[in-house]
Amino acid sequence: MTATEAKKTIPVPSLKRLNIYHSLLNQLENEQEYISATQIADNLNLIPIQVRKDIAFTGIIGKPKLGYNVKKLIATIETFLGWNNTKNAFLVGAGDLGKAILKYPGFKKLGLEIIAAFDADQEKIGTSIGEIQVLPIEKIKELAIRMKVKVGIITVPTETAQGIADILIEAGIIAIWNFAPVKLKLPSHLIVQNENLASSLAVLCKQLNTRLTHKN
Amino acid sequence: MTATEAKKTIPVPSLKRLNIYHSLLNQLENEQEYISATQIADNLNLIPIQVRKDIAFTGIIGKPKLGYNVKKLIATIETFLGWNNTKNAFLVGAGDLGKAILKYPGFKKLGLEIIAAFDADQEKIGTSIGEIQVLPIEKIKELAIRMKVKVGIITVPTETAQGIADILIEAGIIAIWNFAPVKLKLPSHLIVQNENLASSLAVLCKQLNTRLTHKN
DNA sequence: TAGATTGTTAATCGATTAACAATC
DNA sequence: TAGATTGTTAATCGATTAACAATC
Repeated sequence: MTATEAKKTIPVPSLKRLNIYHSLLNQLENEQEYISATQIADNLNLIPIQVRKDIAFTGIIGKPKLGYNVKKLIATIETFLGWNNTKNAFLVGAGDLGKAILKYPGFKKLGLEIIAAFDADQEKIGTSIGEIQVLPIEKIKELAIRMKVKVGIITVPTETAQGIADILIEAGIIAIWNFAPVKLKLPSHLIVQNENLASSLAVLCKQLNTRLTHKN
Repeated sequence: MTATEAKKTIPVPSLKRLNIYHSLLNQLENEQEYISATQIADNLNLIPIQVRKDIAFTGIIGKPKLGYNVKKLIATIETFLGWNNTKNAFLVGAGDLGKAILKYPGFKKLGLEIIAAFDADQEKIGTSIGEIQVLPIEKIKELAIRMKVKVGIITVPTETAQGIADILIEAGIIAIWNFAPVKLKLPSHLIVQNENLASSLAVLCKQLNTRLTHKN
């Protein structure tokens, strides 16, 4: 790569794999000092070359014959993915899915700290989930601006998702993690990650159906 | 495509989009008789040609100038994705995430009927979530075989996921929808769909970080 | 040193996008 | 008919995989 050439942006699949390598490395951290791309690949049913390519994006330099220093690789991935730089998030929709996300301990390590939850249901408002309070929707804007929150997680029913997205945008949020199975209409500068479980299930069902119907 | 040429299998992204088209069509079903690829694309921020290509995989024949008959397209997608052919499923892990999935009303329409839930926690065993009973893990094998269950949903903590997968395989399950952030070791004939929320979050965080750090 | 492993450039593969004839 | 839209073949783009020199 020359100085004039723009650094190629990492493909999304590579980002996802880097996260997977990270969890594997955490398990192995105390067992070995170095790890090779081949070892990582064997563990995850991937091919070494793909692992090497992915890791190359982080900029770490490996040692021929040895591989990568495990602790250093962990730290490099964390920096590369931006996990040091904690970002505050609001979660909207304190139903079962919202609760599951709030209680999941792993996200804090990934640089995301959910600092408040919101719901429209009067019965839920005022309760706590773990250490997080459930507040009324009306407070989103004021609090998001005051606390400089940049990430919103949408776990409300499909019908209300767009309305909530609009509120979050007004409140200055720039990234949305959306669990409602709708394509949100958002200004182009917004960052969105859609989690459409129905779509994933569709893939599973189709594959299963193909298996059951056709030869095999 | 000639008779000797194998029918190309549909790409996974196309499958996911077909599911998205399906939800859009459901909303429009009573408003219009025909819909064009252009209209679908406009609604979903896609391009018409991609919509046409995806729809072509289902085998439906559209009418030039008019587009596709909405009701017929809905039915065609459902048949193509195998939603008519209901498959029984077991869910293992009745925590918040498991509950969220059990209560989600949409999956039945997608050809998946969760008929029982299992958990290791004595306190949960015997309770009901919606209309579904929570049973002890030990019953999985016997019941799966008796009820010819083919799909297993794993919503247990990461550490126990592989063990549960092993039990499900022994019980004759052939498709696993896995929400634990681990790569399960499975025989090659198993169909798996991994739902790794941490990986998705990693993508979101990286994009946000890039936005915040660099120009823009 | 010999050999394993990295890093990088090139080839392949598959999905997306473009082009255009066929059709109502 | 004229024009919009489908269906299909070709071109492009980007991710994956292969090849191989550089390195410890």
